[in-house]
Formats: sequence, C-alpha cells, structure tokens
Amino acid sequence: MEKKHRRELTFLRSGDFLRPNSGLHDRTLDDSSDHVKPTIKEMDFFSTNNQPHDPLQESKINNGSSSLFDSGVNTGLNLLSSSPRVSRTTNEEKPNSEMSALRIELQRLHEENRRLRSMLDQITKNYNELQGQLFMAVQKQAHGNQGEQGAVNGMSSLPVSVQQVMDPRPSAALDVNAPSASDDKTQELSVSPVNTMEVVSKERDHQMTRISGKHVSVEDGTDRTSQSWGSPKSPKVEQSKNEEQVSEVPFRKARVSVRARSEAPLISDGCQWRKYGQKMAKGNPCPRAYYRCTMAVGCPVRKQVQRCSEDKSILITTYEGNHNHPLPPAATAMANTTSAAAAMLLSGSTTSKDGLSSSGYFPSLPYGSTMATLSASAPFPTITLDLTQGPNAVPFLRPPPSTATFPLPLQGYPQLLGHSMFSPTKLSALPVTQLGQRPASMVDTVTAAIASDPNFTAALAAAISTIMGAPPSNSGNTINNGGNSNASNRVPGLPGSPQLPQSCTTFSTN
DNA sequence: CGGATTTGACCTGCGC
DNA sequence: GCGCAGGTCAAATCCG
Repeated sequence: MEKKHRRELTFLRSGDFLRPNSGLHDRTLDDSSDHVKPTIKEMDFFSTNNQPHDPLQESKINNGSSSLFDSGVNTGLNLLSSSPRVSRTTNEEKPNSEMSALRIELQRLHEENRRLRSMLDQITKNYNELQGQLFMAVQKQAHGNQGEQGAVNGMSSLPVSVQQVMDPRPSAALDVNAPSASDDKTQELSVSPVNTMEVVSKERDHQMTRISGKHVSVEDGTDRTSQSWGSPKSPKVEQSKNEEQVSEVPFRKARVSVRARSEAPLISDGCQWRKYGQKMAKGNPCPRAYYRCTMAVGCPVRKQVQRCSEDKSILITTYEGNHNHPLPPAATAMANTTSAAAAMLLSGSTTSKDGLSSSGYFPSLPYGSTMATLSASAPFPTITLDLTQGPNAVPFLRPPPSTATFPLPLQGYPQLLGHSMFSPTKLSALPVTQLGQRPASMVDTVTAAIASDPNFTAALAAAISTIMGAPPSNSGNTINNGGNSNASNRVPGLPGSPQLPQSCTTFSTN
C-alpha cells in the first residue's frame, strides 16, 4: 500500500503523460502479475536515460549498494528506503566519504529526475497537442456527418466513440478534450493535469466497483483495451446510469473474429497464449477455449477459439485487445491486422448506427470471396474475417442479416502467404488450409486477406483518415503500399493508444 | 520443478 | 427470484 502511494506520487509528478494509461498502476499493485506494463514503461524509460557508465553509480554497484538503483523511477523515494542500508554499510567503513558520495549521488539522481521529468513534460505536451489536433479534426468530421446521422444515432460523440472502442478505459486526456462534459464523470475528469492521476485513479476505482470484484485484480490497469473480455455488463451499467452516457460506453470494444479452415486445435498467430478456460457454448457441440496472451505479464489481449458448429473444419478465433508489449513480426502482423479491422469497424460504427451497413466504408458485397463481416448488433462490435470463402471453400451459413459484409478475396497473393516474416518453424507447424494454398500462418492469411483487398484498404484508409482527420485520399496513399513488410508503414497512432508498442492501424498492402 | 492445461466452481448479466 | 449462459478463476493435474 505504501509502495503504491509512492508510485502514484511519482506519476503525479510526471505529469499526465501516462494518463491514457493511468489505469495501469492502481490495481496492478494488488496483483503482481499485472505490474508489468507500468513497470516496463518506467524501467524502459529510465534504462535509456540512466547512465550505466556513470563512475559514481558503478562504484555504488561495486560497493554492493546497487539496490539504490533497482527501482529506477522514483529515485528519491528509493533513496529514502535504501539509504539506511547503505549507511549501515558505510558506518562500518568510511562514513564521511561514503556520506559525501551518497550526497553527490543524491544530487545526481535529483538532477536525473528533473531531466526525466522535463522529458516527460515534453512528451506529454506533444501528446496532448496531437490529441487536441486529432480531436479538432475528428470533431470537424463529426459535424460534417451529423446531418446525415440525425438524431437517431445514439453515438452522438464521434471522437468519444472512436476512442472508446479503441481505448475503452476512460482516458483523462480524452475527457479533457471531450466536447460534451454533460455528465459528472466527464466533468470530474476534466481537471488540470496535475490532478489527473488522482482523478483517474478515482475513476478507475469507480470502475472497479462496477466490475466484478473478482476480476479487477487481473486485467487491471495494464488492460487498456480489454477491461473484461466479453463482459457485457459494463456498457449496460453505464447506460442504466445515465442515458447521456450512451455516447461514452467506456467498455465498449471491438472484437475481431477470424474464421479459417484448420484442422489444428489452435492457430499460430505469432503470440504465446495460455489457456485459462474452456466452456461448452450453447448450440455448439465444440467447446470454446479461452486464451490470454502470455508474451508479457499482464498483457490484456485475449482470444477465444471455437470450432464452427456447422463446419467443424472451420476454426473461429476471436481476438480482443491490444498487446502492451513488443511483438514478433508475425504477431505484429496479426495484431495490426485485427486492430486495423477493429479500427475499420469502429470508424464504421461511428458513421452508422445500424450495423454499419450504410457506412460508405463498406461498399461491396460478398460474392464468393473471403469476407469480413461486421456486426454491430452483437453486444460488442465484432468484425469477422472470413477466410473460408476461398476457391475451394465450402460455403457456410452467413451470419445474422444485420451484419454487413465486404469481400476479402483471398486468392491471388501467394507472395504474401509465403511471407518471409514468418518463421519456417511456425509455418511448418501450421495446418494446411483448405484454400488451395500451402501451409500458412493465420497471420499470413488474415494479413493478406485484408491487405490485398483494395476495398478493404480503401475503407480502412477512409476510416483512418476519418479518425486522424486527414483528408481522405487514395487508398494507396493513406495506407501505403509497403510491400510485405507490416512494420514499414505505420500510421500515426490512433486515439487512445499512443503508447502502445504497435500501431492499431498498421498494415500493408501489396 | 516450473509452466501449461484441465476442469469444476464461481460470478455476473439477462430473460422469463 | 430463478435458471441459463458466458466468462473467469484457481486448484488439480499433466508434461517437458
């Protein structure tokens, strides 16, 4: 508890740079497993700024006082806690010289602290600037769309909607920028940056009370995107609380579901997953398995894997959340793909209330090609990438009529399916799909499916343009043709995820 | 022995 | 209020 408060103090002093992520550090301290994200942030941040070759520090380490630096961030606080240990040692040897050395070290740490703080401030400033620009642009766009949407659209606040799905956790920065501070919650968050951390902590605590008490310690602050996988209660609570908060729906999030033919029980998508549950779903003889990403402790990304009841050869993998850690290329590709799909879904959901079908982003119809299906009627907006509609695929029953589909022709990009970014070992472990292709990872398939489709590309480009406020341009310009490298064409971060290792909007076309 | 998986129990929301 | 379903937890078990 004491530790927790110290860390919060540190964040407070660091400005609001971590505000969008500020939900991280509170509950995480109750659960060590959720500690990673903030810790990594801080440690990484400091590791780049620490001076490992500082003779003073080295001497300290050699003297066995390295614990002084172990915690990195809150140097002053750590000094407080560690100084007694050090002084004990020094009392046995040369008290005066050691004390002076300690003093110098303290000064140095203060200096470093100050420098880092200024860096944080600078970053915060830049971030807020960008966010402000983004908001202005999005608002501008929203005004343009308002006439079309009319009063029937419950999602009155476009920027909020967009950010909320991408970043369900209420971001203080977002709320500061929110145009309609109509409810007390938003107002509560519209405070000066100095108080933001406190407020966000309160807000988070407030959320914790609304969430199942049993789960709060797990997903926690590190979970920016999947507060609680699939837990439909949160939006409900919000709605029942206040009709005006319909536009907020803080926990509404997009899911990306991938349908692919696979005999393997699990699809290799480049990530490490740990199974944490299995359930028999109603109406499906095949159990549904629940996995969470284990590439980093506290990574909020989860996925469900289930075989299609109508065609057992079809594996349905549903992803949710953004990774809070660096990803291997293959996983990055998948994450970016699903995120891009989610972003598209989000952009569509902000322009059309009824299942996106009227959105201009989804102009095409499925005709025997691989498809993505958007469903806004589900508790969570879900985009389904159907990779089973290849040339040799057996047609399957279409999802509910309230969904909109658009084609993702899967055929015609063997070069993508043989993507070099995917390790041969992974490829060899993968099942042969029934698309008439050689074994390919899910990442290959999905990435290729999305990236190769001009309609999808254009749609996503438009979506990103909408979000970013950039004038819609040719699809090839906004979503650049970057060959096969998914890392080569990064669109500036989407709202709500400026600090994520991977962009939500990055994907490539061929 | 540590990490992953299994599986029954538990929690929550929803519909009746 | 009750039952059902989805989602998650966590102890037990398995496995390398």
